[in-house]
Amino acid sequence: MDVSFCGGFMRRRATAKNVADAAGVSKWTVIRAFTPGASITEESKRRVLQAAAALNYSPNLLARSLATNLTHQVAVFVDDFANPQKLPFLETLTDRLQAEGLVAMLININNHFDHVRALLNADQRQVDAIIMFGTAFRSETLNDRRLGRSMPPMFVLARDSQIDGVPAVVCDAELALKEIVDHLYEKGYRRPGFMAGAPALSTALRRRHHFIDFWKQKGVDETAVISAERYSAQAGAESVRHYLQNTDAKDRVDVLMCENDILAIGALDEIRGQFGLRVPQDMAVIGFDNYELGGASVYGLSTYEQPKDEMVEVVIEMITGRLPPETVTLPGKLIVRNSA
Amino acid sequence: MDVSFCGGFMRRRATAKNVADAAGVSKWTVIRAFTPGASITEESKRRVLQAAAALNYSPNLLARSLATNLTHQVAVFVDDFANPQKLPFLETLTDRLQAEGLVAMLININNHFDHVRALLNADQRQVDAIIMFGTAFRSETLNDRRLGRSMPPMFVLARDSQIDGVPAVVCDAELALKEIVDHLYEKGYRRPGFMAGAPALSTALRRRHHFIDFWKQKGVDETAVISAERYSAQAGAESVRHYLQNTDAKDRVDVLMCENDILAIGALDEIRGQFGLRVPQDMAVIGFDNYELGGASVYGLSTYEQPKDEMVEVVIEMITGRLPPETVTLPGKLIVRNSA
DNA sequence: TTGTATGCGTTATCAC
DNA sequence: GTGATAACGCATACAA
Repeated sequence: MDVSFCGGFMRRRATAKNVADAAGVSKWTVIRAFTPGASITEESKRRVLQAAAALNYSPNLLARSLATNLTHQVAVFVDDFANPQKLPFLETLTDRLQAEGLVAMLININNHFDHVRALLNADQRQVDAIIMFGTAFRSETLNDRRLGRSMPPMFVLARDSQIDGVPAVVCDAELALKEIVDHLYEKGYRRPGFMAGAPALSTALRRRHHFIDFWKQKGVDETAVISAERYSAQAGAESVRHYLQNTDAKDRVDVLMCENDILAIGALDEIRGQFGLRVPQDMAVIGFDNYELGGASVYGLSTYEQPKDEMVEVVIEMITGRLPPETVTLPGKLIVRNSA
Repeated sequence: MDVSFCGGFMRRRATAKNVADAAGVSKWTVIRAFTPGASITEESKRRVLQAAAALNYSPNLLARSLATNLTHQVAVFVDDFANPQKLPFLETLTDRLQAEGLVAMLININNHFDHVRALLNADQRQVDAIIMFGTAFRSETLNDRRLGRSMPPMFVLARDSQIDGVPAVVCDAELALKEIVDHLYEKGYRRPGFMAGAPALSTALRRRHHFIDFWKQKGVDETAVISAERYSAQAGAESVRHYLQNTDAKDRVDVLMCENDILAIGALDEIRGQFGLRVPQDMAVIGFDNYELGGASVYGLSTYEQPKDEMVEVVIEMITGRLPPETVTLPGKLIVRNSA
């Protein structure tokens, strides 16, 4: 046996061959002892397991992957770490993946590591699937000549997919915005505003579109659109500050819908703290995501909650093949507090 | 060549053998074309690369790992997804890992998947290293009989390591608490309180210990300790509510140090919003972590910033072997705003 | 510089 | 039920 010592401990892991020698059987019998449902006598299995325990043997998953063409690894692409809402999603996602014997390779999509490089890398590492978690990517990306024709199955989570054959699992934006606008209308607001983050994102555009559209259906034709630089509290604050400084009080919106809670919290903070306005009396605010802090009493932020657990569940079911890979839209829940 | 069709596209990836056949060389020449610094003629390399591009060939990293005993995968253990501070750390960590050609396997440590299972799994997957990111684990864990004697190198990030041979990279707690106490003393506070989260964690204990200790050095012998159930704004709020309800105004602390910003934000919210007290006049508050929202104007939370980038850098250097695997303690930075 | 043989630790398939 | 042979795709060592 090839043994090198390092710090007094064996460095190499024991292999099936080692266990076989120790148990006095062939290595295939060892494999069988570790294969559920394989045909092997109780006696053999017992001896193998005992020898395995003594040698601290466990199958090398790398070698197994090479032989089976299955790595049980799923790449998870993330490109926006500013939104704290990513964290509970990641928690649920990793937990559910692990329950299925899968593991998440967390891949940071940024300027140094774009979608094409990430796809190439994930493909080279033979992942079983790729989850684009909240990251938008364009169809051109898939047509990049560096990419092979046989990418692993891809899924978009918490964002729309414009790509044919790449299913998405999303919160129903139309239903969400309908519920939000219905609620705001009922509360008596008539001069709506919308704070948008990244303008290029389909999900963002969709929310904005539905927001404006449902107000039109109520006979309110004009919706102010305010844009923020990024998805952060700072950006939300700056954005609303600019708006308030440049808009006469009589012309201002009476309710501001922010694309997510982080923007909303920044905006709320600025509206009350810096401009001394009352929320919701002078200007109401509503967000999206139900980020924990929004529920804190200083904020009391009204918002809309995405069905996180169900969304993750559906992606898992698709990855494991228990559900067909088709776009699924799930209903969320309006959370009414006192900001709107 | 073994080709199966699926949706009109080839399903199997091209192998070195395929490229070799196409280029009219042996597969070892193909390998050489993809091995930096290998001895190969320009002409051969050109032909191989051309054939490889035509076939969309790229080396199978799985097979490479099996042969080299290096997966370029690093397991990252996380057990607390409630602290949003994890996100910027994960962002930096994944970015730096990727820059080194490594990738992070994000592993969720929870009731269903404890440290032993996670270690076993990471080992079976042949990861090159394991980073315990903010997760405490006891030395008994390493002695679990299910674990082999040849675990991958382990590192603890952003938390103390009590384990011999497992280096930690941490923010200098002693220096941090000294700076904090010095600042608070200078501001005139004399009745300190400390809000603690999980009581079992060494990092937590250390912060508390130093806080109490430095006050003693200033001649302030009594530090009230308030404990929160979890690390969340809710828990921080509940904890301080309980304290305020059960403590006469004259007996209350004049400054409350919270173990992290999330607790501090919850506490701040409760102190001002529900009890109508002024911060910092009636009660000052200081946190730890410099979470973005703490800097928002409603909070103006004074806090202490961990040297995130440097900490991650040091872990990376240790993993890549450029730095010896020894515990490193780095200085952070006091951020003074107006809450204390 | 290039080709050959062998090994990495499994799994799949076939004889016994 | 068990052992043997081939294969997974690449890397290393050696020979030509």
